[in-house]
Amino acid sequence: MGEAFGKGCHLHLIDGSAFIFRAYHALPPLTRKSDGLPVGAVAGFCNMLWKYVQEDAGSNAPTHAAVIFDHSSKTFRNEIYNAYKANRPEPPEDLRPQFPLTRDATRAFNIACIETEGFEADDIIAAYACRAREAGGRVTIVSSDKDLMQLVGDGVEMLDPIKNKAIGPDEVFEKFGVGPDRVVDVQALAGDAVDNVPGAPGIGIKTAALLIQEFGDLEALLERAGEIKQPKRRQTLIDHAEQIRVSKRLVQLDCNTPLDVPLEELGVQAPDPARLLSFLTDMEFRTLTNRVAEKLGAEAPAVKAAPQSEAPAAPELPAIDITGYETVTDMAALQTWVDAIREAGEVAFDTETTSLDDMRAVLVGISLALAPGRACYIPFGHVSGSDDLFGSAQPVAGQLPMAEVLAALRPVLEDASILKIGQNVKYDWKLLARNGIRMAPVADTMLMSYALNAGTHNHGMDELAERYLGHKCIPIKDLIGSGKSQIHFGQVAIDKAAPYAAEDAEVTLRLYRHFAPMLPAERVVTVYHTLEAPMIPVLGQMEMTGVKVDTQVLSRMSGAFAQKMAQLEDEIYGLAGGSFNIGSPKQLGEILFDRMGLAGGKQGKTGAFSTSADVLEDLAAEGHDLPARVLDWRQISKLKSTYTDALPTYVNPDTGRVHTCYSIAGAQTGRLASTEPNLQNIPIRTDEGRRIRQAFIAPEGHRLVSLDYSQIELRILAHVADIPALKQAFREGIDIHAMTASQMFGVPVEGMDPMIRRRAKAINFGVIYGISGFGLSRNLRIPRAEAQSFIDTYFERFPEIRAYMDRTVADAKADGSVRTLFGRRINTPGINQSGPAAGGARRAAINAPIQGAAADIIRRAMIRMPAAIEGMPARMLLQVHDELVFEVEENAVEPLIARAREVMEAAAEPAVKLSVPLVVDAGQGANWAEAH
DNA sequence: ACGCTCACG
DNA sequence: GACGTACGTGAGCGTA
Repeated sequence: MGEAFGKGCHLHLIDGSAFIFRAYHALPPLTRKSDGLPVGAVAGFCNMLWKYVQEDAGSNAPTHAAVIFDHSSKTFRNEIYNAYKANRPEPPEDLRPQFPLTRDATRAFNIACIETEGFEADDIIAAYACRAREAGGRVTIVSSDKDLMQLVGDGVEMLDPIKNKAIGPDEVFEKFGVGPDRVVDVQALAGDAVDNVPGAPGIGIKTAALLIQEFGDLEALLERAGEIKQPKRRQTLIDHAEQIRVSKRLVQLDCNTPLDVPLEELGVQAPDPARLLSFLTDMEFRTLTNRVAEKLGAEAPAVKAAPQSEAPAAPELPAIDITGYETVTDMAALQTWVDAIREAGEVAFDTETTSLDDMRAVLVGISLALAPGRACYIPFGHVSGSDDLFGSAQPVAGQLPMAEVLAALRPVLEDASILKIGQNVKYDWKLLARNGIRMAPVADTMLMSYALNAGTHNHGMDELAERYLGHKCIPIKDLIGSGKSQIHFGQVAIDKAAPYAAEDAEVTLRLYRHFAPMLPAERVVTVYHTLEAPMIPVLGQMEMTGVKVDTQVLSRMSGAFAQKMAQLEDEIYGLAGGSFNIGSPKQLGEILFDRMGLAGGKQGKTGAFSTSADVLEDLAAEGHDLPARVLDWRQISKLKSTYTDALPTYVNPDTGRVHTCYSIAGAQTGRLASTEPNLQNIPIRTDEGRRIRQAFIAPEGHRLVSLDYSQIELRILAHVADIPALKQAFREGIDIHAMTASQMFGVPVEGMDPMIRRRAKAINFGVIYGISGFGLSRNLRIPRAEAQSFIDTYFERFPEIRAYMDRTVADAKADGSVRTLFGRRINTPGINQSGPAAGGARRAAINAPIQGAAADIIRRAMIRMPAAIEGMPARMLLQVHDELVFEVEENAVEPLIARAREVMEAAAEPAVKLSVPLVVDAGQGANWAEAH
C-alpha cells in the first residue's frame, strides 16, 4: 500500500492543534441546531481544511500530506522538567467535545490523521520532516508556531496558513536573530512563558540572539560565560547554566519520535464526496456542505432541520441559478411584476447606474426579486457605442422608456405598506430621489449585517453573499472591465447585464431572509430600527444638499502654498547638498541618517528609516535645520495636495457644491465615515490649515452654523464608569481637565500652571483609548517612569475607571462583543488572542463603548433634526463626529441654534437618562472657519 | 497593492 | 527587564 517517498516528493505536515485553537478563537460559539452540540471550532477547522484543499498550490502542491494532533498531557519533557507546560490552562469546556470531531473531519477530507499517545505533535512533525528530508523530498509545515522554526532549512519550510506566507531561513532569522540551526539555543536562553520553559532570567530573544551570535553556540557560551562583559548578565548565565541546559532539552524537538504510520502511507488522495458530504451534513454545516457539493459536482444531502421545539426551520433553499431570470421589455410584463409585488408586500431590488458616484450617476435599469429563483431585470438606459470623437451613444432598441418604468414602479416604491429591501439602500434612495421618487419604507441588508456583525467583517454584498449564502457573485469587473478601458453599466449588453443585476436582487432578498430573523434573536433589532435604518433618508438628504465651496479662495491659497514650497525646497536642497524628492520618506531617510549621519534613525519592519513628524521634531529640537524645514514643507504639501488642489475637483458641475458620501457601516464603532471627499478631516489645528475652512461658505443671505458637543466622550465615560468626582464636575460645569489636575496633584484650580492642566488633559484623553505609560510619555515627551506614575495616581484617585476597564474587557472575553449604552454591539474577535495583538484588541474593546455611545447620541440627534427644524429656512449639511453644520438664512440663525441645541442636548433621552448633562457649543459665520 | 505620513474627532 | 503600546477614520504620495 502507498507510494514510495523520495526525490520529487513533497510532504505537507499540518499542525492540527494550532488549526483547532485558531478556529475556536476566530469564530463565535456556534452550536449544532438539532442538539446544541458546540461545533464552532469544528466549523472553522473544516473551513480551513477546505480552503487548504482547494488552494492551487502550483509547484508546491503536496504529493503526501498529514494532519498532526497532540494526544496527551504528559510527555518525556515532564520527566526532564515536571513543570513543563504547567501554566497551560485547561481547554475551554465547549472546546473539549470538539477535539474528536476534528479528527473525524480530517478523515472525512481523506487526509491522514496522526496522533500518538504520549507524544507532542511538534515531535511527530519533527520526525516526519527528518525522514522526508533524509529521503530527498521536500517538506512544508503548515503552521506559524515558532517552536517548529528550528526544523526549517534543507528542503523544509513553513507556511503560515493565515497570512499565506512562506517561512524560510530568512524569516526565522528575522524572528530569532539567528539561523534555524541555532534557534533552540536562543529559545533555551530566552525561555517561554507559555510553555513554562524557564530559560535564563532577564534574557529575552534579542539578548539571547546577541550572545549566540557572539559565542557561536550555546555550549560555547556557557563554557565561556566568564567572558561576558556585563556583570549582571555574566552572573545570570553562570548561575543558571544547568537550568538553561534543561531548557534546551525542553525546546529541542525529537527527530527520533516513533512513527506509527510510515511516510509512504501519507500519499495524497482526493476526498470521497459521499463521505465528506455525509460528515458535513451531519455537522449541519449548510453553507460549507453546499460549497463542497458544488465543487465536487455531487448532490448535497439536505441538512437536518432544527427540532420542532425551535422556530420552524426555513425550508432548504435551492442554489442561486442566474440563468433563469426574466428581462422585462414591455409594459404588460412590468405590470405583472408590479401586481406581484403588491401581493407579496415586499420586494428586493437593486438599481444599475452609470457611476459609483450617486450624485453624477444616471439610472440605466432596475432589478427586482420576489422569491429565490424569481427575479427580473428592467433595462431602460442601455446604449451601444460611446460618446467620443467618432459618434455618440445610441439607445439599445427594445427597452421601455425610463419615465414609464419609474411611473409604473413609483406607486409601490412610495407605498407605505410595501417594504423595499436593498443592499446599501442610501445609494438607491438618492438615485430615486434625484428622479423625484421618495422611496419608503426600506430595509437594508448592509445595515442589518452592520448591526449584527460590526467588528467581525465588512458588509459589502459580495462578501456577505459568500459568507452567508455560500454564493460567489458575478464580479462587476467581468462586465465593465477595469482601469482605462472601463465602461459604464449602461454600455454593457443587456443579455450580460440582466443576470448580474437580477442576481444582486436575489442575493439581497436571501440576505434579508437570513438576517431579519437574527436581529431580535441577537438583540440588535432596536439598534437597527432606531440607529441604522433611519439614517438613510437623513444622510441621503444631507449628501444631496452638499456644501458650497469657494474654489477661488482655494486656488489663491494653492498658489501661495506653491511659492512657499518652492522656497523651502531651495533651502532644503541647500542644507542637504543636493536635490532629492522630499516627498519620498525613503530618500529623506537616507539623506538624514546615511548621508548626514544624524542619530536617532530607527528602522521599521520594512527596514526603512522612520521620518514621521515625531522623529523630525526631535531632530529639529536638537537644532538641525533640515528636518525643521522638511516639517514645514510637509505641512504645506499636505494642505495643498489634499485640500486646496483636490477639493475643487469634487465640486459637482450640476449643483456647484461638494457632495461628500457618508458610510453608515464603515467604522466599527458606529461612527460615520466621510469619503470622496472626506469632509471630516478638514484642517483646524494649525492657523495655516484652519484657513482652508474659509473656503466652506454660506451662499448669499445665509450663514453657516456649527454646533458641537463639549467633551462628549469624557461625559459618557463619567456616566458608564460611574465616577462621582467626574460626574460632579460636569454637573457643576467646571473645567474638567483643571479639575482632574487639581485632584491628581493636589493644586487649586485657581491660578493653575497650564503645563499641569495640559498633562491632565492628555491623561483624560489617553484613558479613553486604553492608556499606557509608554504612550503617555511619548505624547507628553516626558520620561516613561514619570508618565507611569501619573497614570498610577490617576487610577488611584479615580478607581472606578480601572473597574470599568476590567469589567469591559471581561465582558468582551465572555461575550465576544461589547455594547454601547444604546445596545449597539461591537464584536471583539481578537480579544482572546495572546501576544502583542492582545493589547490592541483590549484597548479597542475599552474604547468602543465610549466612542460608540457618542456616535449613537449624535445619530439620534440627526434622525430627529429634520422634523425639529421643519419649516425653518435651514438645512443640515455636515457631521463631524461630535459636530453638526447647518446652512441657515441669516435672519433665522438664533432660532435654529436654539432648536438644534435642544435636540442635541436631549438626544440620549428617553432611551438613556445620563447622569451628566450634555452641553452643546454653537458658533456662526459666513464660513466654516468663523462658525466653528 | 501597500506602506508611510498626516489631516480630523 | 523580553515585547509592543493610545481609539476611530480617509487621502495622497512614493515604491514595488
